[in-house]
Amino acid sequence: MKNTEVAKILYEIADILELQNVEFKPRAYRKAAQNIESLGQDIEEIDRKGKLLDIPGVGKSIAEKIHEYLSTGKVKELAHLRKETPIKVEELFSIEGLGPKRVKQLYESLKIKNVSELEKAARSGKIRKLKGFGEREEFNIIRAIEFSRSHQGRMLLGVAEPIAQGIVADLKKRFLDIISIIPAGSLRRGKETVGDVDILVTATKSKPIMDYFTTMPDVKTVLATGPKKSTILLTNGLQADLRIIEPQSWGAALMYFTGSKNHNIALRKLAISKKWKLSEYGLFDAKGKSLAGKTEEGVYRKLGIRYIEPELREDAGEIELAQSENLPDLVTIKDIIGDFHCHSTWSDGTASIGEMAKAAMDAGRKYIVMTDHTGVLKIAGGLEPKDFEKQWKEIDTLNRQSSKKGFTIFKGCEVNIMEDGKPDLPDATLKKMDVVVGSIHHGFKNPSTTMTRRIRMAMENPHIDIIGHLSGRIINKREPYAYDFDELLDVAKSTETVLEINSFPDRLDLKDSDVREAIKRGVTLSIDTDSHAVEHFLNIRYGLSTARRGWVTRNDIINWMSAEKVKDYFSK
DNA sequence: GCCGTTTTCGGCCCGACTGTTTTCAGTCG
Repeated sequence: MKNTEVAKILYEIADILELQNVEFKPRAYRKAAQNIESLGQDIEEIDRKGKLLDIPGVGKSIAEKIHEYLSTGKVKELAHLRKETPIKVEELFSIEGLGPKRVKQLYESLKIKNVSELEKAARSGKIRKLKGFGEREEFNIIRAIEFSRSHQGRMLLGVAEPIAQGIVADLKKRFLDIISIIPAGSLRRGKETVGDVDILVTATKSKPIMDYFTTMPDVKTVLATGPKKSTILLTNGLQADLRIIEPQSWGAALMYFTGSKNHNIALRKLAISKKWKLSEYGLFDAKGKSLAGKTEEGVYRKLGIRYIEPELREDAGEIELAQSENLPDLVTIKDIIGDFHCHSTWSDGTASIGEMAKAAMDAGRKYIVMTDHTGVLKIAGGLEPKDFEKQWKEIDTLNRQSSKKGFTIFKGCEVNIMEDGKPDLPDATLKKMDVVVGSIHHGFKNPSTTMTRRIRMAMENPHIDIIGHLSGRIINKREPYAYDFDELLDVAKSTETVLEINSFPDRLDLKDSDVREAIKRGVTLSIDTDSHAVEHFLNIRYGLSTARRGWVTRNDIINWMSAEKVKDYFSK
């Protein structure tokens, strides 16, 4: 699927146009790009059928460019734009605090075209002298560069996982003799970002698979190739390894390549204590006789411990608990029957309430809470009390229709927590809602004491039930706000405020380690998608893996509750 | 450049914050 690639082209056009001070067009290109990105169907397929114009936001001009790209691999207009504005726009825009105006100014006054030139200028004190910049701004730029650099090279789980699964599906389809195939590594452990993808495969004939792998259409560079292992770099930036595994070593290899490294070391030590040896080829006794290796379960069992789920394999106490049979029973997708956070076209979503409900139902949910943005968040279509009154009528109508199908839409909102800690909707409105999510969307550079007080007040507000994306981090882009997490966990516990695990791939907020801390302290959690489009409900799997990495069991969350129980739970 | 049961041409949601200024531009969501 080339949807991501096409979207990337359109985003780049939008970025350059924005830099050139062109009005409105950037928004049009971005809208089209977004829609293509979150499209369920293959853009090439749509193009073949001549249905590009059916995609929302795609008109004659953009459709032509998409077709041109898909048939020639190039877009003339973009080449022209790049010539006019030879700036690595995406790269510079990814530095927090830099937008079109500043990037343009930096280019015009200092000829800065990319991040490395930006850093050089900042470090030599040239930026502080520019009009509108100062010492503080220069310092912020350096810090933002350092942050983005220290997080480079790792791709979001939500980006890498579909690519890896796409390769797996393709190989399976082409090579019918494949016995087992799976992406291992940090991807299998559900880590929020992955460095590269290790795909393990067992087949009767492996050479044709390897040959195909290194010559697939999306391969940019072949970094290494041999009979057992090849490494490629894909055009989308992902590095992938294919490893051929013998069936008798499948389990041991899967463990070895799933990691984590520290988990493997601890297991090997355990084997050594029994005078055995554990490697990617299997578990062997002192004489070299194979004891286990075909399956992961077999290897763990032989080592005298229970099977450990991939998400737990961080050598963070899981091996000890597996020995004493005290591993947590991790939450599974079956436990997620409701979603407490999603948006519709009433605010900044791309689908109607009815469409979102249908998508949630298709994804296996039995209810959603409709949580559109409120008041001050105008760009996101923030609703006022009178708007909600109208929205509720629509929800009531939809509920009458969908109750037969056993689906419920709850009334809610994602209310802004203002700087004084108050919500930006009156209590009278909030009171009429079933579930209220409170989130911070601005003013996140305040010191810890201020932020802690602000969130504390929100938690103490009897109308706010759930705190959305508490830390505010955007993975690889923005650090969490400063706040006293320890204190806030106490407040959440005493006020019975639920903390969200936001499943959006670049948020995953709370993050895994915070999740573990929260449940240790007895705080209740919800795993939500924050869906803005029908496809986003599928992101639940990333929130789920984050929860599982945080050792979450069914009892720690509210998503297993029936609709009736939810009503009870939040009315008290 | 896209969109349209208020428009096929004229709109295209804006308020808060930061860091710069000395009344505001740029960024964020």
